[in-house]
Order: sequence, then structure tokens, then C-alpha cells
Amino acid sequence: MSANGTQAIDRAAELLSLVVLADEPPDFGHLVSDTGLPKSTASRLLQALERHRLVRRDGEGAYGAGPLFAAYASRHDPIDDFIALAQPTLERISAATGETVNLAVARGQDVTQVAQVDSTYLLGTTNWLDVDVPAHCSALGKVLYAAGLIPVPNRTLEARTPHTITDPRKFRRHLDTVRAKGFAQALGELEIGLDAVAAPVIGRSGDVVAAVGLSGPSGRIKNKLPQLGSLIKEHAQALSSVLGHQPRKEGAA
Amino acid sequence: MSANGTQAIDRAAELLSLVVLADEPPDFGHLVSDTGLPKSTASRLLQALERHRLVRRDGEGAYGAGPLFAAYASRHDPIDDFIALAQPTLERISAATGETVNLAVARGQDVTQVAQVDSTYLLGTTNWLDVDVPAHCSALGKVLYAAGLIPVPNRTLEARTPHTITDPRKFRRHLDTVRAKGFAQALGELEIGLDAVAAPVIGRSGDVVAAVGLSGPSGRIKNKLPQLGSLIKEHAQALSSVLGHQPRKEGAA
DNA sequence: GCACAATGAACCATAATATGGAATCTTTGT
DNA sequence: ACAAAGATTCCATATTATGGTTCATTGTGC
Repeated sequence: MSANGTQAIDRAAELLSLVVLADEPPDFGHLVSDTGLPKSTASRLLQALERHRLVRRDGEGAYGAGPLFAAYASRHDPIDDFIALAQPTLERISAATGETVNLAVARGQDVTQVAQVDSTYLLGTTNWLDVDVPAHCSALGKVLYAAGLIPVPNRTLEARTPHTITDPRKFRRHLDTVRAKGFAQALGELEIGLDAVAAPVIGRSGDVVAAVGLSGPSGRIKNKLPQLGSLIKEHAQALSSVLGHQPRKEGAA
Repeated sequence: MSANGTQAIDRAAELLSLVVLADEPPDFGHLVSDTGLPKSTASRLLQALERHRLVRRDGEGAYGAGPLFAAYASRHDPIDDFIALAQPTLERISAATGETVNLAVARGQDVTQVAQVDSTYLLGTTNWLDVDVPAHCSALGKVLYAAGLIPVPNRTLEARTPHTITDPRKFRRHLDTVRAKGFAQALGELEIGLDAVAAPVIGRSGDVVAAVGLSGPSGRIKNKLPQLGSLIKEHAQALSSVLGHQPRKEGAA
């Protein structure tokens, strides 16, 4: 039962979501079976959506997102959409941990933090969005290095703390570990007493497009690293699914 | 009067289009006045659209495109959307002239043709999508040079025909003319007997993002250059409007 | 601080729309 | 030539969407 007086719109919107989010363009039969609507009802609703440029139909009858979506996409900076899509994930990580949560992308050879949810603790971290962080000292940076989105330097790296990895060969081996584990950690490497974990976000194409991570004081982070590592990986994978990434199925030929 | 049995969807879709295509995020009052709907009807429809993630509302009550649009945008190559949006314009130019119509963008230092509508004449031109054309000999290339999207060479240019401009300083002055007139022409510069005109397509940001042009044999093109120049400019400006470009208003402060 | 206007959501009697089974049409396969 | 499948159209009617009215909240002017 729909909210009062919007059943037709609810049904049309359900059809529209199926079309827009489909991995393969669905045909009429799939839309009928997926929604359980009678054929005449589905036909009428789809024709209305097509008339309003919300869906389009190709020559073989398969449905896709219509020109209104293309118009939207052509008018907006994709990073804004990505940030908007990622925001619920950042908030879930924050809700689960209470720590500062960040999203970062590679821009040129730098790590740019594009979104943040602040810590719920009084002892948290700064607003990183305005801070120029050396990538080799941060978990987010290590993820983007490991993915090859920024070139790994061959020179001796800056020692921000005694814990910072400065030898480039050691740093490369460290990135191998990041790849193997599926997440990065930075323990007092940027600042004594500040720890972080981060994991890669994978786009529809299968490539890493961003890193999502959390940070806080060592006293809260250090003893929970395996759990926090798993948590950040899971949330990063969930966000990757929202972006359309289909993880390789086990047992595939 | 709507098509049979889709009035509610028609109304909801009208609201949605207004929101998605608005230059500034509209508030509830604007949507009511723009559509003529009673407040209670508009409120119910907008709540349904919000519930289905087609619109979102910011803290101050202004409406914007919802997460479904962001999800779409994050999953699609923007050039595909741009080509889809441009296709009706190319078809209108083709209908008006019968000549081969192309859309081109700058990729690196090259001109890439991304869409074409073939000539309706038997004597037309080739499928340019697969042809690597020297940019200085083509109307499309001159538009992209003039816009600064590809760097203007300082060396002597390749002479493809006796009409090709090869002196770089003369070529730069020629590009000044292109900017002044608002469209480019290439008369037998790529191939004897082959003429073309092209105009810039401007994105929402105000920058040139593409060139749209037409080409054909000199016998059909040469005598109509002023008309074809005006036509291609008008259609390029219409496409720019679809992309959200707002031309500077005359008499503005 | 108060009166009033503006904004936007909720209510509900009822007008009118959206429904969906059946019929029909078109295309494809045998 | 005929059957099957897919999709659209028709139309009696069940049910929904409508919109005038009311209400709650917020903003503004005095």
C-alpha cells in the first residue's frame, strides 16, 4: 500500500529506478516480472516515462535512462555526484566507529580530501579538507599509491615522525602489503599518537577511483586494527557496489 | 488533458524536469507557480519524488536532482551523455542542409570526431570517425585551436593542398578571424573540392567544449558560406543552451 | 511582544483517474 | 499457413488523486 495518493507515481518510480540502475538494459518482459505489475499497467507507465524523457528505448526494445539523465550528467561536476553518493557511507562508518571519516581522490600527483565526517569524540582530528598532507604518511595516500593513481616516488621520503617510512624501497614493499591486505594503515607516521586506516573504492570500470578512511588517536585505534580494517574494507566495498562495481564472482570460468 | 491514465505521472514528471533543469534550485513556491498546480497536489507529488530519490531537498527547502541522478552520472561516461544530447542537433543540421555533419572534441593535442550524421547526397564525404585529420586543415580543428583547447603550433604546417595555410603566423591571424566571426571555414584546405564550416559548442561553465560542423563538395558549399555559417552558429548555440550555457545578456551591467 | 502574512503540510469528501483482464495487433519461429 | 510470443489497446469500474480548507510554523513589520 502506497502513501496516500501516489501509487501511480510510486510504481512509475520503481520502474524508473530499475531501468537507471540496471547492469544490463532491461526489456519489457524483465520489467514486468521484476515489478509484478500487469503488462497493460507497466506499458502505460513506461510510455509515460518515455514521453517525459526519463527513459529511452533502443531499437530492440531494451530500456535505458532517458535524455533527462543525460542532461543532468552533462551539467554537473561528477565529483559532486560522487561525494553525494558517498556521504551515506561516510556517515555509516562514523556511526559505527565515532572516528573522523574521510574520502580522498588523486588529483595529479596529490591526494585531495573531498569529504569528511567529523569525530563524535571531543578528542578527534582536524578538518582535513584544507590540509595538505604528505601522501606517504597517510592511510588514504597509501591506498592511492598502491592503486597506481599517483606515482610512487623514488627519492627519500620526508620523515614527519620517527615512524615515517622514508626508504623508497621499503615503502614499495609496504604498498605490496597494502594491496595484499586490501586496506592501508598509518600508525603515528604523520603525527605521533595519530593512527588511521583506509581502503580503496572501486568504480564501475573495476579501477580504484578513491580511498575512504578513518583516523583517530592511537589509544582508540591501535588495539582494534583488524576490526577497523575489516570494517573500512566492507564499507568501501559497499560504496563500490553503489558505483556499479561488480566484484569478481568466485568460481567464474 | 493527459494521455489516458497518466495525469499524475505527467504532473510529477513536469515537476521533476523543472527541478533537474533549473539554473537555480527552485523552492516550493516557484514550482507551484511555474506548474500552476494547487499547493496540496504539488506537495504530495514532490514528496513522492523525494521518497523515490528523484529529487532532494536542501536545508532551506530548495529542490535539486536526487540521488538517482547522481547514481546515473557516476556510472556513465560523460562523453556518451554529451553525444546523446548532441544527436538531435546534428540531425537538425543534417535535415536543414543535407550535408555531412560532425561533432568533435579535443583529446590531448588532437581533434577527435565523436559523432556523425551522413550526407543525404550521393556525393558526400567519408565516415570521419575513423579518420585522423590534421586539425589545421579542418573547420572543426580551427574552432578548437581558436578556443585554445589544443595548442597552436609554431612550426610550419603540413601542406595538404595548395590552399592549406602553412605559415604559423598567418594561421594565428586566421584563428583571430575565426574568433571574430564565431565560426570557422575550411575551403579546399584538406582536399581540393572539399569545403566545411564549424562553430564552437559552449558548456555550462562558459568554455568551449566541442565543435560542430558540416562538410561537402565546394560546388554546394562555397556559394552559401554566410548562410551556412549562420546556420551552424545558431545550432551550436542551441546545443550550448541544452548544456546549460547562458549567453551573456545584452545590456547587462 | 504581538498581529498578521507567508509558507508548506495534512485532512478528507468526492470527482475523475488508473487499473488490469481480455481482446487485439504485430512480429517471429516452425 | 499457423502458432506462439511479446506488446499495445480497450473499457467497465474499483480505487485513487484531487484540491479546497484547515492547521502549524516561521518570518516580518510595527
